[in-house]
Amino acid sequence: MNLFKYFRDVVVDELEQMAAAGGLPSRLDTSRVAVEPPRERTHGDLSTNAAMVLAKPAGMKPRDLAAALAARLEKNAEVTGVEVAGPGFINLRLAPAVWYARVDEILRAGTAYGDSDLGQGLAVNVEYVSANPTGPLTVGHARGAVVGDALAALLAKVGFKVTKEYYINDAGGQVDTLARSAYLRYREALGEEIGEIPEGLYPGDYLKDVGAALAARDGDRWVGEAEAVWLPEVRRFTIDAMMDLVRADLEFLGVHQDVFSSERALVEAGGVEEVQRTLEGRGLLYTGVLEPPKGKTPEDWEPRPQLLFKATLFGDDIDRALKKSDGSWTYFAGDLAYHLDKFRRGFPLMINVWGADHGGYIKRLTAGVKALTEGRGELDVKICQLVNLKRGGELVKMSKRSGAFVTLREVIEEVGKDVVRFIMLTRKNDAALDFDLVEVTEQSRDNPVFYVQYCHARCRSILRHAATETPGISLDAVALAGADLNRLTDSGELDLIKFLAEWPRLLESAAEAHEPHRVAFYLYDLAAAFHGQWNKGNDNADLRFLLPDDVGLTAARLAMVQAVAFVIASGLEVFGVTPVEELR
RNA sequence: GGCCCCGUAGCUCAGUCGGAUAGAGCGACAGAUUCCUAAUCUGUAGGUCGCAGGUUCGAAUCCUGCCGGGGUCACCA
Repeated sequence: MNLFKYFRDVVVDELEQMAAAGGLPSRLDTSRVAVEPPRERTHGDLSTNAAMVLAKPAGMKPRDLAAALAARLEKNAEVTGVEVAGPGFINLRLAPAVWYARVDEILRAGTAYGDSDLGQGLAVNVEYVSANPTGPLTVGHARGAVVGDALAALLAKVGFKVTKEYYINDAGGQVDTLARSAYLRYREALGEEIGEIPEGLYPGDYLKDVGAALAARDGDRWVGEAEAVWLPEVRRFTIDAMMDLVRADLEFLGVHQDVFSSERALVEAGGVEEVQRTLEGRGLLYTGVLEPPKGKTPEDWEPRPQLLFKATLFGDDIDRALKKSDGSWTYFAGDLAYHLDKFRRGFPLMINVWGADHGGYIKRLTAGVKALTEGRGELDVKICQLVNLKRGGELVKMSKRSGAFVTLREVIEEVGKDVVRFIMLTRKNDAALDFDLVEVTEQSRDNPVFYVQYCHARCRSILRHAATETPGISLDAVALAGADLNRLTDSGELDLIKFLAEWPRLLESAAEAHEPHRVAFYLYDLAAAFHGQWNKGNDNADLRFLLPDDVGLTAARLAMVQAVAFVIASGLEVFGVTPVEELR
């Protein structure tokens, strides 16, 4: 359970009783009352701002209100110390039994510790990757893939009903270009000399396989035909092949999405016309001419009338085009159809994970979602900044179009999927990330993957050793919960347990903020606390985990060790990273 | 030029819907150290949180304006 929420309820309860007793005005708004771990550990276990938040509405001085509330909290059996500090904080110290109960709870729950019903089963759609199906995935895509995947797992863990989705951009000009590129490779596969790949087409070698496969299936039936004849089928064939490639890459990364939505299918089903009708019905469309961008007019800019959506009414800077000047739909129009479709499929909350280069697109889509759902649908777009792939400090170039790029597959082959996944989550999504192929495999404290995995491996190692060192102790987690945890009296042990107790709260706050990277930092800090306790055993043999002469204390410590292992594993589970049993 | 993101210790970065004396790792400096369960450990120094205003009992956090870095910028996807 979330201990902090639990004690928040306790505090609010007391406030209500004070109100009932006439000590406070009734119906005070307690929504801003918070119970948190104090920043300064020495201040106690829990801290509440209740008195400061309520002083004004209650017409009291913060310290007076704090004193009155403190007097009530002091009577709580789970509270061993209460003090009013600073401008009116109330600091609480909790009975050791409260902490030991957390160990018991963890051992019984296993990696399910921290699961909650915060989300109340609300349906959330997390859309991520959605790379254009024009080639293999790069390391840049991987960041979005991992962030989206971890965010989805995080939300599921705290009780949301999550659907993971990929939007296939299989309509529009880029896939036509792709098809033309594949067509060249097809002719090449049939023995034709094609020379250099012309500028503007996709040069990558991966299209050779596609061309060969098409030649093997269809022979020369497309040769010499007009583009209009072969394009639809070549395009379809190539997109399928590219999506197979993308799915294989995602599989290699351990990403499994539930739904793959096709832009083309949506458009062909008339989704865009429906958007047009809907917006038209609300008077949100008009044909007009946009102003040139302020301060920087493109050289080929010319005024042209287009079908426009009144995005400015919903927070965007300018109105946005639904149709190109040739009358065909814009990408935006299709995307609106897609999001209306998602909303209608039952997702009031939609989260999109995008690359940094799409940042300028957020406002118009959020505006569009507001307009189409009449404010009932919420869209949150997470932007992933660039990944700088490095090797020993040197930047490794990657470019999807140059042909000479580093693919995600190559990186995974070199360092492993777990390393890629973890590292991608060690920075908040809107900050750039350095990914150094050398550093991420180093076995040192400044490599968070190693440090966290080492913590888990060390826990498991201790438990393996226990089997021979203290054979009388059952290592089953629930059996360990039966140990006399009162024996855990060292300050480092209690601090460790207190840190474990923050896990449910950390999960909830990370989920609410849509920030999975917080889990990485928590795991690193937990690992540091655990390694620190292990190290104390170096100086003081009494603090070692395995004490063959004291089976009772050993059992209690093993319970704690297993609890640490569970929480680490629980966090790695959210990340889709396999906790290791040992390091080599 | 408009919009978005970033700016915190020498370096790389955390910092909880505004909370108390702003943290960690690396590096630097000073010590300890073959003890064991598994790849050292402990301590110290280091900051006008880019700048200037504002809101608040209280601001690294919210608002406004600047400065610096990155991204993006009518029909691409």
